[in-house]
Amino acid sequence: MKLTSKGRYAVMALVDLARFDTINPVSLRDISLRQGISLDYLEQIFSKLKKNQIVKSTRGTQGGYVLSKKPNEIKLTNIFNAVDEKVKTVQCKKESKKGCNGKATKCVTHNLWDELETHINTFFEKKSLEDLLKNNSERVN
Amino acid sequence: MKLTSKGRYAVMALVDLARFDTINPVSLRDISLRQGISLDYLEQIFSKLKKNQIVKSTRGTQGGYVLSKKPNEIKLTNIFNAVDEKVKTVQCKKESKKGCNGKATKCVTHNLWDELETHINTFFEKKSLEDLLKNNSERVN
DNA sequence: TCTAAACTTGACCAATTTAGTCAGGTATGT
DNA sequence: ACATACCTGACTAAATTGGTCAAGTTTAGA
Repeated sequence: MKLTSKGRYAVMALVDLARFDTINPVSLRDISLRQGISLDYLEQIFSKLKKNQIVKSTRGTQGGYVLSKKPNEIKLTNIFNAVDEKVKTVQCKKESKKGCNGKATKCVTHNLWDELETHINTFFEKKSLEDLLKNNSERVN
Repeated sequence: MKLTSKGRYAVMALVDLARFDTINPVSLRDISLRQGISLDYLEQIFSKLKKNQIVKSTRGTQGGYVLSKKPNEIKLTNIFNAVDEKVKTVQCKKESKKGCNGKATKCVTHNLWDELETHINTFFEKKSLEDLLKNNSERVN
């Protein structure tokens, strides 16, 4: 089981955005420089964040991105869903003879995996961008 | 983020073992047939489980594996650790200029990832093989 | 004692995923 | 008009996953 970088980058970038977008839109270039994330990769990530209405963009010179909601309204679960960072348990094979078919004869681990998913998602649903800002506001970056 | 099959197979196999090892050792061949897991792959998994003292083996005809502890003493965290199914968050690059070096200037997501790891591990530490046996004892397989 | 059943070890591999890069746009403020 | 910044899609090297394959060693039972 692992957590990938994409979700982490998305969170890092949005925290950065939340701290700097109060006056002007923030360019991806700036975020790239501050957070050390490739600009091209950031563009892919922000494309998804925009499709999911987490950020808004302004084009042209002095353009950039702004959060489309308040930090306390943006939950981590929204962010991870947006960038396709799903908590995906490996599915039981439907075609397996002895395996789990999701109906009466669930395999022994089926319920367990469901529980775990719920457990993790609950964690992400509780945490908002604002929580992360608080945790880090006392530090200079 | 995803959960791989190896950990799931390990759990499935151990639940199977717990239900059938009361009299004789259980051969991997039997587990393979009942659970629909490749015999060769099971051997890899059980090699690790044995190294971690979760199962004991008996060689020769009528040989096989037996749990080395009681089902309520085997926590899922033990199983996952044994088969290298770690909850591994993607590490912050040490060499990154702006990144997290684990010391004073932690990146904004560092604490978050730590918290999540703890959250998940807590879940696995609470669950034992016995819990899974209870959940499934009423069913015929 | 012979042999088949069962464990043991290590090398190997195809498919998928990840974490990007690259190239070529389009839109817009100054 | 032109530089800046967003936008889109194709491509790819490296790592991981989920195994297979081959070649053993050990031991119970005929």
